[in-house]
Amino acid sequence: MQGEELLRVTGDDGERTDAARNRRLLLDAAAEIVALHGPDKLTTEGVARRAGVGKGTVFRRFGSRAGLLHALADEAGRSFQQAFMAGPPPLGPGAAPLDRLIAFGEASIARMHFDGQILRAAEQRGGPDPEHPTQQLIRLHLSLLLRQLGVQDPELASYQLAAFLNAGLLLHLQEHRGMSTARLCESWRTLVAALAAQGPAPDRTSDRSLDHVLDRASDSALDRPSDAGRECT
Amino acid sequence: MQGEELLRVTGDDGERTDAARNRRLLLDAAAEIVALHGPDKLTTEGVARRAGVGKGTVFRRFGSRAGLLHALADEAGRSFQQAFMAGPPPLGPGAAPLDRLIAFGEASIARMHFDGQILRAAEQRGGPDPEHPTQQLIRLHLSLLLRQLGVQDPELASYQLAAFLNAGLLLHLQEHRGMSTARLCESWRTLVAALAAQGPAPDRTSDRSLDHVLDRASDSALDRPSDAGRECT
DNA sequence: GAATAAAGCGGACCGCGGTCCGCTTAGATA
DNA sequence: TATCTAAGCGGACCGCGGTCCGCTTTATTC
Repeated sequence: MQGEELLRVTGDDGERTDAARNRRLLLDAAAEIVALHGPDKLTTEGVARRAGVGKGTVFRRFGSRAGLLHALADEAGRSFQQAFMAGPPPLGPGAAPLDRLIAFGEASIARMHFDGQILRAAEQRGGPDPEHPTQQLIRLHLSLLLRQLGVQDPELASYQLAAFLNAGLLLHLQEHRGMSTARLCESWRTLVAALAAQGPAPDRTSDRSLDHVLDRASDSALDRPSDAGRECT
Repeated sequence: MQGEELLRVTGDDGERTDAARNRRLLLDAAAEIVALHGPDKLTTEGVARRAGVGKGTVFRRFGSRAGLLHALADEAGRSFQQAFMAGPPPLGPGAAPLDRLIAFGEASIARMHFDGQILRAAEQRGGPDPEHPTQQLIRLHLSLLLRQLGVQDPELASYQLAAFLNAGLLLHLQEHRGMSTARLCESWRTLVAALAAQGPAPDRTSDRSLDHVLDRASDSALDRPSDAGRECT
């Protein structure tokens, strides 16, 4: 009659110590393989063998190959999350919403140089999963900023913007279409500025807000080729 | 010494008659399986068995499972291509570029009710392949219209728009987020109108073009819940 | 109709993602 | 320390996507 809550005191998250140990072993082994041979060469059996555990453990801990990649990508992107949620402006709080939006996109694009490979591999299989916590966090952030800009239906607009910041798409544009980071950032600014321009004050003084937006967009256009979002990763 | 061009006279596309026959058999078998059990249940072996051919033939003819799905989706979407390239306005030529863009998005969204399942299945594996001819055609169409609107970098903007018209995303929003077709269309109009608003005349008379755009957008807002793009499929 | 050369064919085969179930071990209780 | 229970473990197993290579068919030429 010890009740049904007899454990749950061992690990930090109700995870048994051996389970936690194996999670770390697998994560490290996976990171090693990815660093050595790229994400495509990561097989569930290989990572299990390298970690010294059975294949079933991989699926117990991460659910799927994609889950493992996602966990890997999340570890790499944790500092990025920190940066845009609690870091210094313009990425973090304190700057104007439009500036934060622009900075977020530029940082996301710049981020591809570092862990784009892993991000792309993680979002394989059925396109990027919009239900993944990380994706949800990104969209929440975007929709908050969009709401502050007075954009209509910020939630749906956040999906539109997030669809473009997709790692698979950005890497494709960079690698297979030879588009520069600067060009992608420029297009991002244009897109965001366009959305912002029609949000606030659609009745009068609309040209003032429009000019404001256009000025802001052209201010930062075509410079800063790839040093945007240095604080990521 | 008959030269190296001795055949190439049989099928309509240099395809041997048995090859063409098997292609049709496979396509029909695949369509049948999809109609009966959904795209997820389509296996290369199953479709081969149903078509009465070997498994290798599937890959010879379509390259991969995704290729087969793509061919299926293309067949279903051929009339849609016709409609926006040579059909009646506003989808086809003759209408104003902005109207055509709006109509295109609305038709794409409406199309999901019919062959969204197949489209999503086809674009599985690594997100939608931007190099597929159908995707290229869609982006070409979009970029042409965007250029007529004076949008900066129409090519890249077409990627942004196409990213949103992704079947996987649209179906997700409809099925898992309960978003209505009307809401998706509304958001599409807003997005396109925003891009169009800053395209032409960024120096003077910008408020005229802006008003023009906003009027046009609000004209068709919130009505036409799901009867848009009837001519598709 | 015989010969011929290449395109086509198909099923055995492989690798990997994912599942399952009997065994092991951690950790709590006494 | 003995015991007990559930979480954890791992490798055999399965299904499917994709490849390969020797055999068959097609269509042309003489």
